[in-house]
Amino acid sequence: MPGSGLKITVREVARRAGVSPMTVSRVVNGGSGVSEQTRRRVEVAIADLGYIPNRLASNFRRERTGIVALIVPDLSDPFFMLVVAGAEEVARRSEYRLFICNTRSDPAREADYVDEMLAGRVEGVLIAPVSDRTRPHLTRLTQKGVPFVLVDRAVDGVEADLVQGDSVAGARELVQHLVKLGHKRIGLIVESSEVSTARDRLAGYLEGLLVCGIEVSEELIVEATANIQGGRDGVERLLGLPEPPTAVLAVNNLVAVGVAQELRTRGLRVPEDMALVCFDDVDLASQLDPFLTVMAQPAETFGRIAMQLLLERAAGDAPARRRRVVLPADLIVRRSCGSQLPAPTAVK
Amino acid sequence: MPGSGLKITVREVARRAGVSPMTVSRVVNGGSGVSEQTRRRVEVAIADLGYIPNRLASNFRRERTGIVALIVPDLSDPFFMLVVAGAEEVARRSEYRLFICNTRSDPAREADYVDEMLAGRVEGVLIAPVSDRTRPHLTRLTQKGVPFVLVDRAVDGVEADLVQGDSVAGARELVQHLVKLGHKRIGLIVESSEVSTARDRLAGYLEGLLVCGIEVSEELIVEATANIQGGRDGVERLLGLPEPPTAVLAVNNLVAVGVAQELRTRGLRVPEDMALVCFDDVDLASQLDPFLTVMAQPAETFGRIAMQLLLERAAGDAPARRRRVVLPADLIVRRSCGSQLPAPTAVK
DNA sequence: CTGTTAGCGCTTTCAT
DNA sequence: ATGAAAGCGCTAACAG
Repeated sequence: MPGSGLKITVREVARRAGVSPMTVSRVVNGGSGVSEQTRRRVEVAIADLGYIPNRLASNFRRERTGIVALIVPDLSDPFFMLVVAGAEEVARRSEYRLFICNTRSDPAREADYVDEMLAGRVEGVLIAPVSDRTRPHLTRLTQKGVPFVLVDRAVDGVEADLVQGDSVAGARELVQHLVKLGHKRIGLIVESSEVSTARDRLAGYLEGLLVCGIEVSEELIVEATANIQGGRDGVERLLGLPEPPTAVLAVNNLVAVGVAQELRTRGLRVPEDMALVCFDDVDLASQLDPFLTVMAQPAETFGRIAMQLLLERAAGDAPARRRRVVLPADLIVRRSCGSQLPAPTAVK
Repeated sequence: MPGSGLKITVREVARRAGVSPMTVSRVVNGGSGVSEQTRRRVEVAIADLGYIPNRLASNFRRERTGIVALIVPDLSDPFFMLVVAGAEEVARRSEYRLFICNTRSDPAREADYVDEMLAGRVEGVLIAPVSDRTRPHLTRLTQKGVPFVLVDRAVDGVEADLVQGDSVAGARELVQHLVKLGHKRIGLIVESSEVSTARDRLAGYLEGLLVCGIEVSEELIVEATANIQGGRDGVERLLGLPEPPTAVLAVNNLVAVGVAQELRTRGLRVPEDMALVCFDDVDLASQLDPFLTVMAQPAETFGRIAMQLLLERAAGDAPARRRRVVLPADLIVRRSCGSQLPAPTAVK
């Protein structure tokens, strides 16, 4: 019976197999450079003793953990969930383990996680940063020589590999789509301009209006947190306007959910009373009922590509200069934009 | 400027501060037993050098990682996502890091993860097992003396702390609710009876029918995988019956989404043509549009309590005998069950 | 193909 | 309150 909780080390195994600890180590790590016969003996000893190599010792000795960190602002957001899935798949294929860190959009928590990963000697960090305030944390990574790749969001003043969506084009297209449906007053709910996607989507929104020859109304652009509550707050402010918009572009899926919720609470219908579109799909919801018109980003691909770039860097075979991958987003037209409705009227 | 990538160890810091490595170690680990003055000197040295303690070495030496694993079958399932959130919160408060493992309901992957965690010397494992086939993996944990707690699902023949929902009562109530709405032919889509929740929900379903004086029709009970595809397959089989059900009870949220999808594809309406209820909410979807009638389980609480039990075990101050926590589920009536509709008619 | 030697960075233990 | 010595389990580096 295997050693129930007892500490079996290479030495025990070596003694039992009648070889040196080094040979045991070799067998454990692939077994190359060991004769078929010896290897078998060692393997038997390992099985007999129920030996499990102490990865703590191994990691320590080799200064290699085989762990990469994935830091995201919100794990409960289906978008980031997909990023995780993609990244995990690639990491796994390369025999890396993924340490997932959920910052909940809290810069302090993010800082903690970065420090923990630094202390834990992870071999690389894939990060969807909270905002530009993430910069100092990234600087620490650079100082310690830990490679990192940004995903979804850029950070002002940080030169690093980056995988992101084309937010400018995406927002522009959403606006154009709404205008085509007859909307002239289009509200935008964005998060803080400290977040690159918010900046880009605002830029795309403005571009879209410009292209369509519609004048910008400052009051239609409201800033809120990028979550459900933010959506509720944002649309509340828009509805409080003397002349509310007839359509809302939400900076992301969670905000859109909040908007829908608040409108429902007030007895307003989407899209009849207010059209609604956003970035990023809410996959389960959309599969249950294809309702939200969205600019869908290939989140899983974000994760896959970003992890690939990261592992290349970790392996040391990546070009010195930063790489930037911009993936196009796809407009998925469903009901919330009111595509099959007649021209909109103002919210009464 | 901090040592850019260079290796700073306790020794360097000690030299710079004019103390012994031991003192540095003491300062790093809470600083008790060190005079205020020396501590300050050491802290300055640490800051000057940009010293980051090598947790690899520390872990190795103390034989303590401060890491617990959380193994779940499906991270993209909102239910498990909430379990993760709850567990993470508690782990964090106790200064433990959480290593999240997504098995994707693949027993092989689950086995891999268990082995990895064993090798990585995690201090405990919180696991929502794939099925009864998980038993050998759990046995390995026991052999190595690694404490674990089961969450959401029991494993046949495994005695361990367990936090789960009251699936029997939940399913019974769902059936009773449907019967009250006039349904007599109620389909059940469950997963393999190797999963404890599936067994329990089937039992509850049968109990519900019994209580309501409705005879069981074997053909209304179909087995499918517990995901979206399973829902589609399951309802397809139910619709192929000579006399299809008028309502479906899905074993979980993902299955319900699949059912809804398949029905839509076929031009059937929920709840008019087919009522639909399930276990576990799909929070974002429900927030976007409160449609699905569900038996909601307090998933986050599952995670919190389970992690508490686990940390107690890891700390060694838990009773020898196993603890079993059963949390009640809540019926949330929304539209998919057809509560506000007249009595149902068979799907034509 | 196999073994020997040495030491990773930290902390436990025992002095002082 | 501080330090000296020793060693955790493993694996580079080098012999043989």
